[in-house]
Amino acid sequence: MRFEERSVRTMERYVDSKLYRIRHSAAHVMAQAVLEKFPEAKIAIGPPIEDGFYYDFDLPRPLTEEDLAEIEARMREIIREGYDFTRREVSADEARALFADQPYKLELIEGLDRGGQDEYGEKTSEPVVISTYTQDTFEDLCRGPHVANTREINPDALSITFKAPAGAYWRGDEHREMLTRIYGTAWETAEELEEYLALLEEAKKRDHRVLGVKLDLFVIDPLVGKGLPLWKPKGAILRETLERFLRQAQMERGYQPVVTPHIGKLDLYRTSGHYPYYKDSQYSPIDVDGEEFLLKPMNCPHHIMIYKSELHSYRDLPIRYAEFGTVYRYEQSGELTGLTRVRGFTVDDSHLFVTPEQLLDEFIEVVRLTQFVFGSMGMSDFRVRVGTRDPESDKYVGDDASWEHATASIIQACEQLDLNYVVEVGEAAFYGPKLDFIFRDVLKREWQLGTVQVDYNLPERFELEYIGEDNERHRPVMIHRAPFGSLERFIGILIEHFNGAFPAWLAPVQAVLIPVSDRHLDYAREVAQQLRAAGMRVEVDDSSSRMGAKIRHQTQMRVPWLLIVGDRDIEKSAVSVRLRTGEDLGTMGVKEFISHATYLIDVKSLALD
RNA sequence: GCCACCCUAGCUCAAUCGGCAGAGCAAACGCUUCGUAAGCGUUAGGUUAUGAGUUCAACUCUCAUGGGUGGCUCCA
Repeated sequence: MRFEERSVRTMERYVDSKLYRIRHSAAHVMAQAVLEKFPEAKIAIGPPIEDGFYYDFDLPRPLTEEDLAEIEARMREIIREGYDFTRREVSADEARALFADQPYKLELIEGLDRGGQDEYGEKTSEPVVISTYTQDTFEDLCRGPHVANTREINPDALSITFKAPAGAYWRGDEHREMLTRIYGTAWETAEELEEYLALLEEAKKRDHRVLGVKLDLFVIDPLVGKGLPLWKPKGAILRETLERFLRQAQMERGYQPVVTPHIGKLDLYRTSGHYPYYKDSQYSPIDVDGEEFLLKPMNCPHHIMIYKSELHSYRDLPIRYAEFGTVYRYEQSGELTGLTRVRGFTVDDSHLFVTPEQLLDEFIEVVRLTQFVFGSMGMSDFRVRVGTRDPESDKYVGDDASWEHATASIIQACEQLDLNYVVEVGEAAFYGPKLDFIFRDVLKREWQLGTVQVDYNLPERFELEYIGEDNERHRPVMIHRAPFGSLERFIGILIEHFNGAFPAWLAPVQAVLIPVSDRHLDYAREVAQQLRAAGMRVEVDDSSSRMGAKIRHQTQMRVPWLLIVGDRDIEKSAVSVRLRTGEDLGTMGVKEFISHATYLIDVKSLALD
């Protein structure tokens, strides 16, 4: 079952669940405690969320840890005192009077009263009843639902100190006030809370930024620049292995490699529309002999110029140009994170030029390739999103008809592929709608990896053509696609997905030879040479530590196969095989091990035995 | 970019109230030569992120800059 299906189902149950009411009620109790401590505070909204709840406040000063502890203690008191939650419906005017000194609530009331907006500022078609919930001295504008009494919240299964207070814009708008968001988590039992906190701790250890350093995969050095990762040898091998894998898959599917430079004239991007539509995410132009150049933010214009360099017949199509193209985008400093959000990254890019008749089939093939890529890694925890244009925004190029066409094709393909997709307005690329594969990292943040986009607009802007069967000129349609999305982000997610324990075909070091004592080193080196000759990535641990320490170290480095060699093994031209899981496969002849290991590598097995 | 917090040896972290900067791991060297998750010893390693300021005295207090973390906004 896909992540998507699971989450939709659990979300449906969630709003009706007791846990949801507990968390919603805990948010109200928190607001009461905060208002008691800061009577001048302004309150915004406080909904339940996955794993907890939050409430946004406009506070007179920043919060300290002591403040949070105090608020949390007061919450427990309120809970134990046992107040009923009582609901009442009020008219808009009554509500305005009740919340006269709460500007954010007044704004919400306006939305409710005017209609078309619910409590959270979301659009709604339902007529809205204004209601409030009261516990003890605190009355909040709220549609509920809540528990009947504060005693239903377990004071020992509650925490608001587990996460630092955070900034959040009022109504998610960066031009509005910056509020202070306090996150809380609440469960039915203390055990569940403990389990949850333990899980968070575990997740931190899986963080690709932590593992990336530990496993020597990459570094990010401020002197080079933030958001500009440097790949160390082991990370580079992982990267190259992934590239080789996809190149092979693409070759089998009729893709052709192309190679293009990292900069291009500003006029190229004026033609494509990247400039000005994509201007905010680009670096300033570079002056070269009086002409302006841009670091490329996308590969499409370069690939388009290759298409345009000759006249194409319908017989040539589909044309599929592929390149691991490195692009540079300006990202605001606060949103850079490890490998998942960087300023220079490599897209496993391809642009397909197809006839309108070929579009659907090609699109489906591309989605299948993407599914194949994820399947090869055992990655199934993703959701599929159709990103469409926001008709009210002006950051898109092209006319309505081509957008409708493109969107319809994507939906049709999804239906035909029986994909469990969700349509999200405003998530399109500036030149066309897209189908995205979205994963979550260990901290549950969502990241778009694979993407497939349909584009009628760039062919128009560049006046692309092919000669049809009728000997007339026709306009091709473009598909932009990247199964990985970007190597950087993909590897970041991959590290967390495998907790650093990559399947053998991806592991930077596939086997390490561990001599029982130094006098077995020569044999170890000899065996290592044989494994290398068979195409394996092998190291010999000739450090000065003892065997036990080497086993421990190499296990922590997640090397798939530890090959221990001593007198007994030399005698039989063998190795003693131990897996990084701790499992002992016993003694195997060197040749036997090679055929065993290379087989598992060849078939890209996820298992080691 | 915005709000908050953080920055001490390569890594993880100590250092009472403002009073001589310390440990483990890693590294180098030496001893040990060992059969499935840490053998022993020695040495080296620091302008406490950077720059100003307050003070008799700053890792500690203030300000600025850089970098990081958690959110928000924005995105592959």
